Amino acid sequence: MTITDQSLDEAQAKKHALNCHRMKPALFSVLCEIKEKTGLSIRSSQEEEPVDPQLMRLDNMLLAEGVAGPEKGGGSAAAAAAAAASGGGVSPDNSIEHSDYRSKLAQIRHIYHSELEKYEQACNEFTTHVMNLLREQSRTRPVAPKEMERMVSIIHRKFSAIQMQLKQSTCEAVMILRSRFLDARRKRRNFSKQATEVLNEYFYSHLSNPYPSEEAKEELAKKCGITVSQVSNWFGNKRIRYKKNIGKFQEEANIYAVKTAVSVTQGGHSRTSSPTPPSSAGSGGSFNLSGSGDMFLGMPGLNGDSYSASQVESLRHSMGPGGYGDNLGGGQMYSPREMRANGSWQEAVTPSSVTSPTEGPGSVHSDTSN
DNA sequence: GGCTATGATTCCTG
DNA sequence: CAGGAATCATAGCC
Repeated sequence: MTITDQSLDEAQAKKHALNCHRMKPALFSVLCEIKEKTGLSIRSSQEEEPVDPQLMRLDNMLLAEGVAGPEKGGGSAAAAAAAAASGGGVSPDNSIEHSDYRSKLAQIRHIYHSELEKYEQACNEFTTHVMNLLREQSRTRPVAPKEMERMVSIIHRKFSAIQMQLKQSTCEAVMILRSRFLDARRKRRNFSKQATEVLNEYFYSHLSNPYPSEEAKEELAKKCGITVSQVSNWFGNKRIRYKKNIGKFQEEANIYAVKTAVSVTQGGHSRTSSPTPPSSAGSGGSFNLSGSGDMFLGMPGLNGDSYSASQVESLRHSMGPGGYGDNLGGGQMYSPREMRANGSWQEAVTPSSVTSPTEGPGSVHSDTSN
């Protein structure tokens, strides 16, 4: 079994002789033909295009997420659409979070594309390498063009399997990203200053009955760039916390009372155009941000023109316990809707509990110290 | 790091 | 199912 120099030389010589033989080309072509025929039978059995459903799913998802597909434009739109779809309804762009999400998505996208490119390059290199090899070999053994093709397709299949893994892990990354960002609780963001201002304005100008109607909630949501359920949450929290510790909110109440008062007096009768008629007590839905109109109808003699209801409201709270309970008509002067809520809210907020906030036994009088 | 503020969730009630 | 109450979990401040 030893290969000596001599034997090698002999082999080379034989090979050379064969290559130079005048019958060689003919023989070669015959051999190729035979191979091709046998090869075809093999091929047909194993090369039906694999339209892998999973790959299609992955591709679709990546496309939908804006990871695959064209650059920025389509990507962000698709991402937004996806977010809206999964958000289950109203999801206005929470600009901060949204941009954060997008930047992370862009990172994934970048990685994905660079990897993909790498694979493609590697695939091409490998293919040409193999082709060269085959070409080289074709000088010494019969290699049919079809065979080369087959080789190429095998290589491509292998590489596309790798690509599929890449796509899969990219999809996973996107999923994780999505779940993290969609879990609002984990990434709580405070509302913007402007949003809380709007909400507070509404709250304190409807202090007698801080239960915005559906329409009002929608309007507020739109104004604040948050969802309706966020508005509901906010009012729920606010009511509870206000009631729990009115003293603490006294200052805030005053601020907003002044604010709305100013806006009202400045706006004059800018109580234009509320979409719903300024109807009245009845079934509600009269929501008017700038005007706080519905407040007036409850106060027969008191209102005057320079005092907005909100001012009165907060004044009620800033003054002592005895001051208001009776003189403001006691009971439901703010008739609007829902006696249920109204009653409980009034009951809890209005009477004796107001004076001594839970702060401490009497000691804290924020208004005097300030 | 502790503390408070705050948005969200959960559980319960009517 | 809306709202109250308790609770959770994070943000933001010191």
